[in-house]
Amino acid sequence: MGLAERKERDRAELKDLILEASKTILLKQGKEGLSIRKIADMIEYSPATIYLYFKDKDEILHELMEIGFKLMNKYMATSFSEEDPVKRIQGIGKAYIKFGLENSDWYDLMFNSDKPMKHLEKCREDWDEGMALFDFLSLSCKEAIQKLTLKEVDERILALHLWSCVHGLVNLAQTERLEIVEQNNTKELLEKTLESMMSTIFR
Amino acid sequence: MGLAERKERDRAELKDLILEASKTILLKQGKEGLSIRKIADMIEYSPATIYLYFKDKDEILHELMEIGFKLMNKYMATSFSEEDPVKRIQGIGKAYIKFGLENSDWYDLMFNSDKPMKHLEKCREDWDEGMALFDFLSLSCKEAIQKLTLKEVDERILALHLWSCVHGLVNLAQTERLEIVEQNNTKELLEKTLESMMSTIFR
DNA sequence: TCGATTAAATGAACACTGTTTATTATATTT
DNA sequence: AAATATAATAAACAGTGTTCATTTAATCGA
Repeated sequence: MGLAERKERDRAELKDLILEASKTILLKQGKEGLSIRKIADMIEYSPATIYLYFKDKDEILHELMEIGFKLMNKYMATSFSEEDPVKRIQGIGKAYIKFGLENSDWYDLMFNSDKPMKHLEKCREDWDEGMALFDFLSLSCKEAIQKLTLKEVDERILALHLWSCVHGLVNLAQTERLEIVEQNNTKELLEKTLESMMSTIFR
Repeated sequence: MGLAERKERDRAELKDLILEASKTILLKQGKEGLSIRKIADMIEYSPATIYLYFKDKDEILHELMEIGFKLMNKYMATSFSEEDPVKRIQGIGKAYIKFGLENSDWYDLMFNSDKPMKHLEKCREDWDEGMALFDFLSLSCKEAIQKLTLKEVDERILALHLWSCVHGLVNLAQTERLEIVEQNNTKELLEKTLESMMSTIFR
């Protein structure tokens, strides 16, 4: 009964092909430049064919999001194993910013588009990755609070404080609003702000 | 020679009509729902006519941005005159969040779209409003730093810290990423985070 | 191996989008 | 009234996501 299996594999292969093409276009032309017709062109199928493998465009963006999270985890991997909670948090923050600046299209897709989130059924499932990351950050905050004996601070609120800050920084940088603050050296400005933020919060 | 003037006035009137219609559509259907054709429909002119009054769609978004800033200033007006710098900063932060949550389409336009910024010539001019706001925040930070004798803190970095934080919070709320942290009561969560942030930073 | 059945791929259309240009209609001026 | 300048538009272009009837290809049963 190798037949049904082979069919299944063929299906998966074309699905992968579509995702690969989507990824290529995303990297070269950004989120706005990614269209069903361009994907179809690249894999040399008709646009209609894509709808046999994906419900709609959002579903494609959705799956790309997952790939993006894997890429982001690579940036953070080394920091995850850091013993000192404060250093760990700082490392995660730096990696977050680095990822955001170097992969703006991925970042945009993962954190700024609401459309892929409309897949409510799968949303919870997929954002497990984002959720796990937030939980890990919260836990690290709890450790840091205990270690530095900071009082009256809810670790989840603190984690949100940190997240919103780096998220805001990356967004402001990407939309070129930081030129208001400083003409050039955006990356440096972000790192300086992160450091200042960390030393302000943790003692 | 009242003729040339009347013509000029008529031109301005149609321009205003276009902006009014744009505003109405923006409020009812959001940034995505705003199209040249819908504007034309609403004012009962052809789409091409709009291009006699605006260079392109971006220019319309650009002018809407200015209107948005005026609206935002109303939210902040009371806080501006607050004597105590820390309270002033907190007031601005609260107003910023309130504005962002209550006027998500305006916010999106003003802080998340990069396209209107591509009008480089006018950019500096228009973002004077955003720039002035940031400068005012920086100044308030300087006052607060002096008053509380916080050392080794650059006021512009601190201002950016604050801005990125509220900007991040509003964005995360708008893209529904905060459901990860807490199911409901987004507004309360933001306010709580702002308060925690303020008390962490200022003493 | 041939015909019937099933699955895969597509062409063409629909309803949109922003934008441009040649043409038409309306004022204004001579 | 005729010539000119101005304002408005219809129509087209090149895109977009999505759907569906039709065609092509592969598989199955006899």
